[in-house]
Amino acid sequence: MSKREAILEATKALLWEKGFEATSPRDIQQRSGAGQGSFYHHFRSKRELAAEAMDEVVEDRIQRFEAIMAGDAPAVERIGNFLVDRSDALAGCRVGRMVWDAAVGDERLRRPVERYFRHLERRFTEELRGAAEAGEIRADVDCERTAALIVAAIQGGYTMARAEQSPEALNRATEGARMLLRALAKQE
Amino acid sequence: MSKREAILEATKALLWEKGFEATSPRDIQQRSGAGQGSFYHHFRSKRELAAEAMDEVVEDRIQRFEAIMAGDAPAVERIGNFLVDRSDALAGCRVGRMVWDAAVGDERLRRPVERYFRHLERRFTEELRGAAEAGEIRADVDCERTAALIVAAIQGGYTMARAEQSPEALNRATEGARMLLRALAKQE
DNA sequence: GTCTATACCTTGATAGAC
DNA sequence: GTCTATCAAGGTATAGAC
Repeated sequence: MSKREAILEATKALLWEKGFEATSPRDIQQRSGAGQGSFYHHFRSKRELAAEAMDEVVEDRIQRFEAIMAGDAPAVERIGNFLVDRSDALAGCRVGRMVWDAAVGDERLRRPVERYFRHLERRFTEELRGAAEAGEIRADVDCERTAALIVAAIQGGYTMARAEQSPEALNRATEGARMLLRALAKQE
Repeated sequence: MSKREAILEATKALLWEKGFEATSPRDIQQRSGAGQGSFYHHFRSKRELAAEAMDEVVEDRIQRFEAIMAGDAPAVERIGNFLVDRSDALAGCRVGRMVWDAAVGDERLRRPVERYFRHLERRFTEELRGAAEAGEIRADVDCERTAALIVAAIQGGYTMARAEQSPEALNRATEGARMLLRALAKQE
């Protein structure tokens, strides 16, 4: 692994653990084993480095999302699989964590974060519409709002789990969202 | 207003606007019009000041919550009123905002934050159980998980709104939660 | 109680040798 | 490309006058 890669990997880890503000160039240098020279040779500033790191994190998370959402199972089941794919409840979402950091004040840093959330909302909306047309869920479901509620269940669940220092809070929220999905599928 | 109160008010405002890490003692001194002397005369450190400020913020938010939840209207309606009581979508929740700050690493600072979320979860659970017993909602509703989903809808909605720089994301999430409440009330 | 002056550390970035 | 040395600015806290 080149120094450049080592710096990027260390940054991704530290942004997840501590956020942007609380991570210093020194932290990154120590974790990556690179010196000042390598750091500022490869990246113009801490912000530019963080932006590149977040691009990679979001690309990676979107690919993981799509891997989970792939397949022929009913949409409700595949969405449910994404809801339960939550480890590290107390560490939080690698992307959502950045939102309340100074990161969001910087357009370049906010861009990948926005991309992630818009992707999830759009894809859930599409999946729910497809399920409604296929008769898997009730036809009168508001797919956009339901999609937003599912994304919020995950993000809000992470916030609650961190506040309460208990992974169970996240589980309650995501299980609540799975109950909702089952209710939508219910024949009446 | 005494200098002590002015310092506390300025701190509450800045914690909401910028968070704990990004707020410096100087910021607080400038906003409150107090000097170094007053600051460290009344408060031992920035952390102690922030903890006291968060105690007040949480007490205030819980009282507002209880004011909205009071009355004889059906629980579903009162919960719905709390869901739509969201101004300042882009500023975020005064309490939830702190969760991803260094604040949560400090037990004293996390305590009021935890209190707030546990209060909301517990009260929604109670209200939903009451509604189930009164026959206002279906008897088979999992009240704990539904309560958690409602809290998460708000917190997650704020995160999405901030990420997308659009208050509409929060509205979609909270409206999704209101749809869920209506569905629970539906007679089958 | 409140002020100004100051101390000390960390941060983010640059300089220049190798 | 990588290192060490260094810098200016700002962060948090203390000292001491009034």
